[in-house]
Amino acid sequence: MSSRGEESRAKIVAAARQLFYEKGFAQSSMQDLADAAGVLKGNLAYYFTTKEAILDEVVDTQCCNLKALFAGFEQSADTPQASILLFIDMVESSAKQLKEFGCPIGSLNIELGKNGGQYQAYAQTSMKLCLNWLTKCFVATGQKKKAAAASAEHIMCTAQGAAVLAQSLRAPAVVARQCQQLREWLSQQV
Amino acid sequence: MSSRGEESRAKIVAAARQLFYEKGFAQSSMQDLADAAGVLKGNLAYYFTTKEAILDEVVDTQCCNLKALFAGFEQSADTPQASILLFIDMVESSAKQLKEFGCPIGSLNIELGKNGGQYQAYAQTSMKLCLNWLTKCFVATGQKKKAAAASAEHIMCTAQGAAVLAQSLRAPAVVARQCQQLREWLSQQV
DNA sequence: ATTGTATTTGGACGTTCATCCAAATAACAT
DNA sequence: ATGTTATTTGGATGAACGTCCAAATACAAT
Repeated sequence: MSSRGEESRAKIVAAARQLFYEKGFAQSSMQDLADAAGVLKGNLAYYFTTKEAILDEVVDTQCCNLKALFAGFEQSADTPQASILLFIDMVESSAKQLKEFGCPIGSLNIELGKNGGQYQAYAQTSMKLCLNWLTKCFVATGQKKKAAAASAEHIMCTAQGAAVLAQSLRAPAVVARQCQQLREWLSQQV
Repeated sequence: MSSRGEESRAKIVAAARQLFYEKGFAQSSMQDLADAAGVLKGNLAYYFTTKEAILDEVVDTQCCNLKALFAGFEQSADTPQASILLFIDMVESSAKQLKEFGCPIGSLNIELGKNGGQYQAYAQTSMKLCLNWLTKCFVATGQKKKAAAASAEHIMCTAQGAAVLAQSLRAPAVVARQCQQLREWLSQQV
C-alpha cells in the first residue's frame, strides 16, 4: 500500500469519474477506463474486483468533492443567501459541460435508476447532498423547514431541468436563462 | 407486406419503445427486444437491419403519438390556457412512471446525447415538439413570441427537473408539487 | 394444385465485454 | 545482499453482443 499504488488507484478513479460522466456507466468499458487511466486492463482488477466497485468509489469521491465545494461556498459567502448565489453561479458557469453531457449528478442518477434500483442507491447520495445543503441554507435565511425544503427543491428542479434541456437542444443559453430566473426568484424570497 | 408483417413490425417497435424507456437504448439488447416482442432474434433483422433503425422508428412513433396527444388537448380544451393545463395534468398523472424510469423523452435525450451526438438528433425532435407546441399555446394566449418561448421553456424545465428528482429520490410527490407550482404560476401569467 | 413471394426459424459469425490469473517486475524491510 | 510484499504485465476465459444467412414455412395469386 505504498504511494505508487495510491496514485494508480486515484488515476483510475479520476478517469472513471470523467468517463462515467461523458459516456455513461454501462457504456464505459473496463478497456476504456484502463486506457483513460494509463494502466493496463488487467491492472484494474488488482485495485477493483468489479466495475461496480469502481462506481462505488467514484460516487464516494464525488460526494467528498461536493462537501468540499459547499464548505467553500459557506466560507467565501457572508450570508446563506450569498452561498445559494454561489451555487447558482456554479451551475451557470458549467453550462458548456452541461450542454455536452448533462448534469454529472442527474444524468448518472437517471441511468443507474433504470436498472431496477440495484445501483441507484449509489448515485442518489449526491442529489440528496445538494438538496440538504440548500435546505440548510434556506433555513439559515429564516425559512421554516418545510418552506426551506420546497425552496431547495425548486432550485434543484430548475437546475436539473435546465441541464436536460441544454443537453437535448445543445443550447447552453438555457442554463444561463434559468439561472437568471433563479436569481430573481431568490431575491424575492425571505 | 401483408398484415402479418405489419403486425410483427408494430409489435417490435412497441416493445422497443418500452424497453428503451425502461432500460435505456444501449442496455436493451436485440435479444431483449425479440423476447419482449414475442419474435425470434433472427426475425428482427428481417424488419430492421440495425439497432439504430429500430431507434429511428421508435422515435418516429413517439413523435406521432405526441402530435396526436397535443391535438387531443387542443380539441378538448376551450382555451390555449386550458390546453396547457391538460399538459401539466398529463405530467402529474404519469408521476409513478416518472419515478421509476424518468421522463421517456428526457432520459432518452440524455443517454443519446452522450454519444458524440451521433444518435442525438433522433431524440431531440420530441423535446422540440413539446417546446414548440407549448410556445404556440402561449402565443395564442396573447404572449409575444419571445415571452411565449420563455414560458414554454419554464414549463419544460420544471417538468424535466421534477422527473429527474422524482426518479433519483424515488419520490413521485416531487412531480405533484412542481405541477401544482406550475398551475399557480400559469394562473398568474397573461 | 402450383408457383412465387413474404415471413419465420435456428443458428453461425466475429467482436467485445467483465473477470480472472500466473508469471514478471518493482519497492521495501532486514 | 537477501527475502518479502506490492504492483504490473499480457493474456486466457466464457458469456453476451449485433449482425447476417440459408433453409423452412406460411401466405397469396393463378
